[in-house]
Amino acid sequence: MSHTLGKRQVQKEQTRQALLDAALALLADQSLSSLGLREVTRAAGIAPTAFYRHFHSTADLGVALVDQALGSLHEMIGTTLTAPGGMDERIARSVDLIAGHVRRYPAHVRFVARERHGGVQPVREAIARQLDRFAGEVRTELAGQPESHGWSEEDLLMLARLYVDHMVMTAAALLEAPPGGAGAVAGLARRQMRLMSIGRRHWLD
Amino acid sequence: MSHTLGKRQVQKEQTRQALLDAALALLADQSLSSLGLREVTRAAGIAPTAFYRHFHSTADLGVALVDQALGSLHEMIGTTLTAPGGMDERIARSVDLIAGHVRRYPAHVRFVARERHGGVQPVREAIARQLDRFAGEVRTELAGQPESHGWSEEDLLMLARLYVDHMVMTAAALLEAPPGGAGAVAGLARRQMRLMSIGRRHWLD
DNA sequence: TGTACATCAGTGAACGCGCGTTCACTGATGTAC
DNA sequence: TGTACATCAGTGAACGCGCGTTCACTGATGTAC
Repeated sequence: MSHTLGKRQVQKEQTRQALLDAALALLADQSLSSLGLREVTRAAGIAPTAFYRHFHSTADLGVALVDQALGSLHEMIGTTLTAPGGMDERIARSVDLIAGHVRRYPAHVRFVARERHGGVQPVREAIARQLDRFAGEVRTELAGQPESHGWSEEDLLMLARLYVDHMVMTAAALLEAPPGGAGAVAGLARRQMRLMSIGRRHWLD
Repeated sequence: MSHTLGKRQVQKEQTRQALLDAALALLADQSLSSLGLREVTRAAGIAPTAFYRHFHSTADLGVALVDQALGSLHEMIGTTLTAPGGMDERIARSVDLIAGHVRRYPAHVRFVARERHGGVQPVREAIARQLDRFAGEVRTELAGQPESHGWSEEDLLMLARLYVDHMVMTAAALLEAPPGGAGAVAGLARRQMRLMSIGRRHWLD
């Protein structure tokens, strides 16, 4: 028998998750730098002082939130890029994937978009670190494609960053789209990806 | 004689500007949604209650700040796009212009990047409105270029938005670049712009 | 299995503090005659 | 130009409130024998 996680640890983990969930909900209409500890514990249904059993501060909680929020993105990366089909089909599928992700995890997406340049340094750094990792993964995927023959490592990373930033931008735009406006945002994103793909195709001309 | 602005109005305007300046400085390391009214008046050297003579709330002040911050950008637009020279030269000049702007107005740039997706709705909307205006202006400039022959209005706006978003992204990246790292960020931005320009050139193929 | 002790997640009272907002005010600036 | 009154930017006291953090505590869970 290995470790089945004692009752205590299970409950502690549940409380921790309740704090993260409560914080994420509260961050729908404010920034992390104005999120209060008491506000979070109140929403999570525990005493304010219990907060300290899990996090040093709301900034610390924010860093934990980054990992959860961007962890849910990892699955997407491979799926997006390894898909078969022609350029336009692949682009359409990528945008649909982003749109689906935004619909499924709107609070996570909002949090990342908001805090990427937000007022809490450790959180900004955690997001930057994760997005760098993503760019690295995208570069690896791109490197394996026949279209990348002859490309330098540096240029592959350049393109990967452009894709990742465009993805984040598109996700943020979808969030702020008015009801029924998601289609227009998606259409715009597709055409922009198309332009970038054409640029990629002729990069070495 | 028309209006020479009475003494009273001049002083009021000075106090208002002192509030805006103080707020902008304080926003270097926090978000608008956590900026306190007393904090601002303290930094500006006036009584807390005098704040209400100028703004309804810090959110209101934020909206005023948007206009000042993005007003300082308008000058750039024309200069960037109407410049002569080959593609690479024009790209290099654009990136230099962005870098110069970030060096001259770091606080404004930070504010816009931070609050673009920040926790204060009216401010987000004001920034979106201004960036839409910019995109419209860029589209007009692009429309006048020979490279745009045969392009639809819709596609021109698509490209304009891509350029504007990339500009904001680059400005934000320059801000967070470590000392001495600005060159690498600028180099990356140039290559990304080059790829987009190549995509533009072959858009109608 | 039972017992005695250790651990530690969560509690609740208490603290000092800065917050946003109200109010009646002051006194310099502006205006009417 | 001088006088009498109006305006209004900025003041300072006061308010009730929620904040982050401390502390000693409780009682369920975990562990050693």
